[in-house]
Amino acid sequence: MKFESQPSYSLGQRTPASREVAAGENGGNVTLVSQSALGAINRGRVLQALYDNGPKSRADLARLAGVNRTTITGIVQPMIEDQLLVEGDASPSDVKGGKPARPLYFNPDAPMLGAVLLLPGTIQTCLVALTGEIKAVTKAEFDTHGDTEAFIAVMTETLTATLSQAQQAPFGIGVASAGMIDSDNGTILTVNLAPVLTGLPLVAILQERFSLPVVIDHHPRALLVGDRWFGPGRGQQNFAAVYTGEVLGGAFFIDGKVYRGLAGSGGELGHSVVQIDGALCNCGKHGCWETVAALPWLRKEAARLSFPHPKSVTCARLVKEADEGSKAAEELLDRYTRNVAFGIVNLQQTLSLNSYVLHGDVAGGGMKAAELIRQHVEQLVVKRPGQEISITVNGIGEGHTALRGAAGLVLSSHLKLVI
Amino acid sequence: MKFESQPSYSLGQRTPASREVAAGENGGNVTLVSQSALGAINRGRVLQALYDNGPKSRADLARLAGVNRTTITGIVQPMIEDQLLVEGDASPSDVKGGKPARPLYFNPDAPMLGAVLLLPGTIQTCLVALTGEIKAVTKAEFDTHGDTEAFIAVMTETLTATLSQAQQAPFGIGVASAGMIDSDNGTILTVNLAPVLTGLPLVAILQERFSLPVVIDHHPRALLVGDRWFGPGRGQQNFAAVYTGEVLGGAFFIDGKVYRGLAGSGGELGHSVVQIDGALCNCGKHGCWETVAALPWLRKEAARLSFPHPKSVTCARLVKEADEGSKAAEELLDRYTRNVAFGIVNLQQTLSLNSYVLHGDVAGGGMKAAELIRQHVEQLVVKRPGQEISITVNGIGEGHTALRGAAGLVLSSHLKLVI
DNA sequence: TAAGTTTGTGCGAGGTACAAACTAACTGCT
DNA sequence: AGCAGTTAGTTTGTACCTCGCACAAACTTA
Repeated sequence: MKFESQPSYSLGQRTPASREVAAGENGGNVTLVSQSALGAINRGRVLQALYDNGPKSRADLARLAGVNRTTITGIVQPMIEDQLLVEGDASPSDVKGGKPARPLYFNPDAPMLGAVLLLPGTIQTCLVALTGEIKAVTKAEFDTHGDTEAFIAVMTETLTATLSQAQQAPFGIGVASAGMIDSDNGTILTVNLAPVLTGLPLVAILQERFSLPVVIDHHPRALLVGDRWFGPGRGQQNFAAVYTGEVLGGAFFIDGKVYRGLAGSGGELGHSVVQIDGALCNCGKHGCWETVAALPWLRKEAARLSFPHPKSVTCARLVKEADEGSKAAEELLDRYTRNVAFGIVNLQQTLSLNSYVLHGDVAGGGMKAAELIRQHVEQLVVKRPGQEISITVNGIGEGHTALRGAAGLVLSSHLKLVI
Repeated sequence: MKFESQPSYSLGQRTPASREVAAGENGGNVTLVSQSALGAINRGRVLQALYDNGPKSRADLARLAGVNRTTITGIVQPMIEDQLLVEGDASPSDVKGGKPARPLYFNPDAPMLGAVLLLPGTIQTCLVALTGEIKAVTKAEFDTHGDTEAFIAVMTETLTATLSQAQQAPFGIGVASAGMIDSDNGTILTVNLAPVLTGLPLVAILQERFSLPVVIDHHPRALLVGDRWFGPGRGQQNFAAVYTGEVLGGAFFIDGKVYRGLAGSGGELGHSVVQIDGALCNCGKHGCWETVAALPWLRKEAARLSFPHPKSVTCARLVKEADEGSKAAEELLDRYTRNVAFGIVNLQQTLSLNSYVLHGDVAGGGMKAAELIRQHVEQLVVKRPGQEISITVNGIGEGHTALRGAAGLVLSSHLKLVI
């Protein structure tokens, strides 16, 4: 038998540009699941189930995962011997009769996670326990326009100061960085305000110096991962993290994994259009979400409405002033949260994730801001029956969420839940 | 050792509504991969690689998938014995020397796929070969407000007429339906213009009558799947299908699988907002994408601009008139395609899928409309270096794309690429 | 004290992928 | 013509994983 050289491909017509792209990415990414990978995957899933659900007995885990009890024993036993997990006291089972279950959980003395937050001009490093507890914070500054060697020296020194306080070698080091990051290759592409970082292969550098697994991702995605492991996104399979401040950004957790997009470029929500031919944006286009829901808009409106000190207006301040009875603050807060809501509405109409965690300025507005946004979203979205939309804030300050997120990056890559 | 009863959960604050949701979906969806599942998964992936890349030898497949040649032999040999695959003539290898490779591909006489397109008042059924070829089309009409039994009778009769023309039992039956579909449970939730279908457990019914695997999904998602298996999305891992017409909708293929969202509710793009406080939409909100990029807008504008027969204006007609030299048609076409582009821009900013397949009215405009939309998108999107955006049309008429999509649903579920 | 229930652990069975070694088939050089 | 070199596909044995069964341990209830 003889086949035609090509299968009957294009039933549709293509524009010339599309053909090149399609030819480029054709095929290559077919991967089979190897036997050994399977074990690693299942081990990771058991650990995640344990992490998400708290201490659980082997039998509970087996029921949760729908597998045989013996399988769970086979998976956890080596981990207990490795002192990653510990067996708790036999707690009287809640059902009547039977041998009491021995809950398993992470050893409090298990290795910690190294975390780095890299912002223009400043480095923060710390250790994060599996409970989310932050220890050994070290801060340093660097010359944003200086010498690469100098930056690496500062980075190494800072990280060494933190890591030396660990009782035992951490699982790995996670880096959350501002700017454009190529997380696949572990390099920093560009950071607007810190040219010294441009093109830096940070993962390779740190891996060599510290002989530990190193992962890097950009700031919004770290926030998402922080939420997933240590924050309101814990145990959830679908949610989005939304960052508002000087700019807007987002990241998604879809079907149990972080969405990274092609070349790690998903989530640039700030420049989605909510007002065709609207106000001019920094990016050169018109009507971007960022033009109506970020801090510059808020300051401009505050100035227009003759607020005192309009340059220092924030969501937190508006909430406070509204609580103190200011009608003007309440109205502006309402408009601000409504504008923020539009971006979330578009996200909801597109992906239906149903759950959103807010960071940055609006998170400073606490539950009141979240509730206002939720109400606006409910009004503006086409609801399906039984659908409930959740808006949560994660307002832990001082970049702690981002540091936890950096640590979470290590967990995510360590447990490799993706096949 | 004693654990606290709960892990240290909420580091963030929650609005009351969110807590309920989180409690509801907590944990349950942890699943391990069983050994036997692994085999099925890998078999599916080999088949898909073969399908996407055309005839390939065992050795090629092994290289493509990064596995041992013996593994491929183990997988394909039973399929050859089952006559699903056939071995082609030994083609002289392109490299010098060595035993020539024997390409494998699907047996032209392999079973076909049953496909059903269900629209208000009409049923279309057909057989689809693995090449995408459509055979044995049967059409029927039904009373949209009639009796359920009567509908089932018509459906059974139509499908029987089609299936009886198959040489051998098809792999399964795929149903693409208008309206809201619960694809998990295989029931039709509601179809606006056909109340008789409300709540119908169609999958269960057809499964029982025909003793074949049956899958159902809604129309836009079927278009997507049709593109993936038989159209311009073939072999791609990330793309979106966008439908424009009386309404707007979309569906996404993300990281090699169909995105279904929670309760199958993703892709309701028509009601994402592109014009805050814009024109009133059918849904009761303002400024939805649908108000500026669907046919009702086009007709309204055509009437305003005194086009002849404004009620019958379509993208195809605009393209034709513009080609014939009409400035007015060219200008309206430009505005129309720009408005369509805004929705794609927002999708691109959100998910960065980079590849879009158009269906419905704009697809009627062919490559010219696609190219116009592509240009608008390029102008309106914040581009990353090296990023190329592809806009393709799939304008096969008479619902053939949807029928192929229905067939594709069977393939997708048959090959079960998801873990 | 006996019966019943639940937890956790050996052990063998079945299935899967991989590595090594082999045969088959073709090219190129002498 | 003959031999070395190369590639394709197969056979055989090994390692790994999950499952089902049987069983001991530990607790409750009557």
